[in-house]
Amino acid sequence: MPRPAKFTEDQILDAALRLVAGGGPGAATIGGIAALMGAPSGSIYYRFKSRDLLLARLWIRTIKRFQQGFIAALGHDDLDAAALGAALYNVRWAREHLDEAKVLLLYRSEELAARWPHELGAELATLNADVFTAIRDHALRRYGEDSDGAALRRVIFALIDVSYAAGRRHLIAGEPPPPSIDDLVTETCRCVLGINQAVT
Amino acid sequence: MPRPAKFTEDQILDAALRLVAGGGPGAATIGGIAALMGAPSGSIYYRFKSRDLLLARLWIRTIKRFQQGFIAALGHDDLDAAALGAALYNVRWAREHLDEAKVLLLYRSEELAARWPHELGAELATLNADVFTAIRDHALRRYGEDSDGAALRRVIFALIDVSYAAGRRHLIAGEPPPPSIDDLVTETCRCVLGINQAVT
DNA sequence: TGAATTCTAGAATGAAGATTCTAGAACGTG
DNA sequence: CACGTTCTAGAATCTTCATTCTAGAATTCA
Repeated sequence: MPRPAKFTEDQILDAALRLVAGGGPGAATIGGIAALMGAPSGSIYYRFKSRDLLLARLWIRTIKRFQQGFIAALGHDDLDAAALGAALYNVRWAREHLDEAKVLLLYRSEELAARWPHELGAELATLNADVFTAIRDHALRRYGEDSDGAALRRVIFALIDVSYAAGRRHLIAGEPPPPSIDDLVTETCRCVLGINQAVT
Repeated sequence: MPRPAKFTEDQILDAALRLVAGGGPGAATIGGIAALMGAPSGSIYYRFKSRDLLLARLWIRTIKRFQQGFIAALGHDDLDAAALGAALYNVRWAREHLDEAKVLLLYRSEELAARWPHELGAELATLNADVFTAIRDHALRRYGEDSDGAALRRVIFALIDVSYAAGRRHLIAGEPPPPSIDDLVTETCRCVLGINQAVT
């Protein structure tokens, strides 16, 4: 019944993604997005109420795409394999999704959308809930009750921060993280989580 | 002979620092800086030719303040003490200079100044030269000739990226990095660089 | 084919900020 | 105290974008 869309929501987000990855959030102007697609600016507004909303949706889409694999990796039965798998998943994902990784690693939600749209507040709040739960469960299984939070901090550091740190400078340089950082991440995780060499 | 300045360069940079630390580069508008100091915007332009130049100078001032101690720490005679000292210096510096650490860790030079002023190009290029040299020397002393660069990457990871990763999420939260991350950083450095427990 | 609905086109409008410009004030010196 | 210099004051100007608005085109269905 409806006339088919010439510029879909995902196409617009893809264009915004390229601009953000290339020149930061500031580069993703409505005019810039439209120009990249060969569309008039009005068409962008037909899909997105505002620029903030558009960028917020880009953020959400990107995070969700990333999270799926991470949670899956962390769900491995073997505790150590789960940890190492999750940490390495981060590295591989960044390598295979350069632009999206740039958005996620080089900026933060507040930088993308100046004022996070009210209507997405709830979504933002729960965005990391599943990942957080998965990590907390992992910490619990690994260290038991964690009175002061140090154990949780340690797991977050090993599973997220370390791979983040290892990849960042390469993403800034615009190149995929080199293979050598897989070793660094693996070694670091083993060390921080006390995993011995026997584990795959 | 000259009339004494009411608004000095450093005072202006301090105001800009607070704004950037509080709300990102975008918050440091000329008007905002002026308002924070109770100065008219024209006075800002008397000191700085443009906003980009102002923010670029803030970046340079911040980096230089940070680098001094880092290079000093890395200069320790004992190789292992130098490495651990440098890594921990990062953490301590961030803890004691929250606002400046936010600027350095949460943003990048390109984000601060949209177009890095031409006149500062050379300065930007050599800004990290000393630190880079110090790190490369350290890598050389520790691992000898490094044909494929993996050794250098390893040292950069241990001395910079790891402490960066450990502190970042706390700076985002606006709180000083907790004491527990000193342990994480130390452990990680020891592991990545193959330093055994005997070292202080 | 005609009506209803969904989209695309772009020009017009507005707001936020950077930058410029002209006066005039404040200081140390001779 | 008068002068030359260095600064401060802010109003006025210019740009860059986001956002709005009005027409008009494209499709599907009856």
